[in-house]
Amino acid sequence: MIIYFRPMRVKDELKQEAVIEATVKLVNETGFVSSSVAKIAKEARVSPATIYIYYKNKEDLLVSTYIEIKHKLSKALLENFDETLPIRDILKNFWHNAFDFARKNPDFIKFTEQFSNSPFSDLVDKAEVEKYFLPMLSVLQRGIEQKIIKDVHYEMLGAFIFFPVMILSNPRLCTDIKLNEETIEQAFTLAWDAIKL
Amino acid sequence: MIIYFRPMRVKDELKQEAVIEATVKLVNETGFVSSSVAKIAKEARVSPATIYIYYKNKEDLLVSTYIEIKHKLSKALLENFDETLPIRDILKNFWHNAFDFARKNPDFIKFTEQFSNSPFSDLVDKAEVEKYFLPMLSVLQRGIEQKIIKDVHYEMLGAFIFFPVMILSNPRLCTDIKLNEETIEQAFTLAWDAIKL
Amino acid sequence: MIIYFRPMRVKDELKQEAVIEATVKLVNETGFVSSSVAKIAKEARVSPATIYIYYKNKEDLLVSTYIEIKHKLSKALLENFDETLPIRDILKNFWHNAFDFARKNPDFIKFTEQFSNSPFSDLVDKAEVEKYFLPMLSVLQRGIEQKIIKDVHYEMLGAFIFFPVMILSNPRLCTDIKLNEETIEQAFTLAWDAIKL
Amino acid sequence: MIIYFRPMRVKDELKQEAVIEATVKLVNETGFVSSSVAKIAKEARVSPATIYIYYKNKEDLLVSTYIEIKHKLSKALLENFDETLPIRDILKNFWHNAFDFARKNPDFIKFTEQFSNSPFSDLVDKAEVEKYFLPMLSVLQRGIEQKIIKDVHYEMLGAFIFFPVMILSNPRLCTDIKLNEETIEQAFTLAWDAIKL
DNA sequence: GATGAATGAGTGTTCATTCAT
DNA sequence: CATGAATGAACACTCATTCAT
Repeated sequence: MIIYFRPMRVKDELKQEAVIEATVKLVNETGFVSSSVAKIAKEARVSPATIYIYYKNKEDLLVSTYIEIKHKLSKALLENFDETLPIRDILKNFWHNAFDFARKNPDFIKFTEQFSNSPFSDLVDKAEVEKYFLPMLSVLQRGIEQKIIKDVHYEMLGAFIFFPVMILSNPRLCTDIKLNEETIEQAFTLAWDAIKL
Repeated sequence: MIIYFRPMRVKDELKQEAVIEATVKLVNETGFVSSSVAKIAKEARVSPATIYIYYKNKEDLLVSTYIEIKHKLSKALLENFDETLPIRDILKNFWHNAFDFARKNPDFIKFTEQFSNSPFSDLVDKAEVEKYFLPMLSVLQRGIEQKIIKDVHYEMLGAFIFFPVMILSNPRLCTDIKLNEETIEQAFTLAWDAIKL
Repeated sequence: MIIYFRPMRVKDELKQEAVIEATVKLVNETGFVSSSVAKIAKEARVSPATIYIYYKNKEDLLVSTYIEIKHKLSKALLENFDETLPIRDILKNFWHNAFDFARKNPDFIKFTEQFSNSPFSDLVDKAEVEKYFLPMLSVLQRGIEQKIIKDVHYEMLGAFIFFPVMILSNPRLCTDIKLNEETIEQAFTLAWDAIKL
Repeated sequence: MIIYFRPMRVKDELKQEAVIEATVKLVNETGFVSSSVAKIAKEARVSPATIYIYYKNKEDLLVSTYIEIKHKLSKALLENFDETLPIRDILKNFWHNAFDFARKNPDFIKFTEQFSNSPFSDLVDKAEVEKYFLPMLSVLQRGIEQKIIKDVHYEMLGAFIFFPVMILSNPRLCTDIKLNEETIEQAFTLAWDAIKL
């Protein structure tokens, strides 16, 4: 009997997932500055060289991780999306989805916030990320046409209905607010009052 | 009585200022990751060793720079602060001050945003920074008591009247909105609608 | 059953040996103060980073080098060790082994002397090094019991039969004595006269 | 009344002494490697620049400190030196002086041992140091002529009557021997037995 | 005589990445 | 596919020394 110690050439998705998890964890805990490839590899129980099989370089690893998270986020946000509901209800559903995601995946939120405020974010194809949110945009557009929502630039509307979620979920920014059904509902009232006509 | 004071070669304030400027510039352009002490020193036309005369270490340099900027910001925000005016006018004045500062010092805004979303921000004495904004807080408090402003946590109010400024001024987040008198006024309407009763 | 074992690129023992040699050489020639890791690496024709694969840090490199040498020394000293011989002959054999080693490996002697007089030596597990010399100790013990050797502390005996070798072999201390069969024999006479009853 | 903050040009011997003390202390505690001029200056409560008034450079500081200590040592050793006494008594007096000095100035001993085993010692004018010990040499010479002492090289005699003092006084080498009148007397017996005819 | 600011060159160490296996 | 060894370049930081005062 002969044993060849040559593993099958099976792309190991578990490994790739472990690398992403390790990246998020390390970046959140220690920041980009001290998140070296060697440390990420160690955390993921993988050789540094292995990372270079999946990603072109460190930059690619970080950007890919970001996009991956954004993708997960967008899927979460659009859950139960129903165009036929009243606009306020659509936004409210979206709003709750966002807080749900933030509560369940605080690491992802932390990572994206750190990432999107760094020059790394310039490397991301904005269009690709934005397209996930197109359905929301068309809802806002409809709201404006129906004179339900103020007729201002969609980025301004976003500043009052998308970003507050991020801010309120960010423990670095909001240290003593407690996120529960009541406060989330409260916050939505403010957001809706801001944009509604 | 006259005292002829013959000082030793004295700490050069111009140099220290150059170091801070270089820090902000480099961090904004290339991020924390690739803003090495050597590069900052070069940008400031100073020896790396000199930086260690003014700051204990790199961390100290970054944190001090952040606090310095926050201090400047707070002074700018409270300009023309007049407690006797109607609450809406006080907030509006504050709002315009904020956009003014952001327009004149985009580098400072960029830096603080990157900084406050990084683990470095954990090293800052929050209380010290917050105290600059106490006057604003007491205005909000009064508004609540007078049933002009919604009775919710001040952090939630902040998410709708302080952070929108940051978001709208951030070219990374708002790529095509044009900041002018009109849009700023517009934005304030949204903000006020959000928090007013 | 046959196992084809295909190893990764494997730690290069030649490289490690070269690092130790370079360390000894440089420390002897220029002292600890100016024996930087970079210089040692250059001397060993190796990257500075490579040294950190084999040793945790510079301290570890120096301490390991010292222990390695002590180990070699102890093996050399105990060559032809024969408990059945008269005590004087055992000591004499030991004595000649020591001078042989010192003559053949002057660098090792120089290094250990510099090392053991520096604060680095506090980092060495003394017990581990001492155990190599236990056989000699038991010989001395026997000599005392048989009333052949003076009944004094073993460290004192050591000061007269172990250290003189070091002193006489040290060109820094003994500049004009010539070490040959005659002088070594002479020195042993003095040592033996010192400790014998 | 005018006050000129221009101190008198008085060479401050206290300062110089403080520098030497600081040097010895730091080198003993942390070794040559981490005894920087800045640290020594701080320990001596003096500016780094001040040290360069008294010494050409760091090397000069270390070497001068060594010679200074050696000078003190030699003066201590030759106390009560009386040529007319029997040779054994002269040596014994010397022996006791040496242990006295070692007991009272362990820092000096530690420093000289570290120094003389480092390449720094090559920078010392050996002749200058040796001349302090010439009286001892002539005693040994006389002993040889009178057939009281073995007719061997003076360096070999030294290895048995000078160095044992160093070894026995060195806590790094002799960890559990207790130095008291009895053991010192004991050690002298061994030393004398070694060299006497 | 005495100083603290200033510095280029150097320190120990870690980096992102490649290579042979 | 996957690895740990290997590395030159870079890292944060300290060095011995000088300079203006």
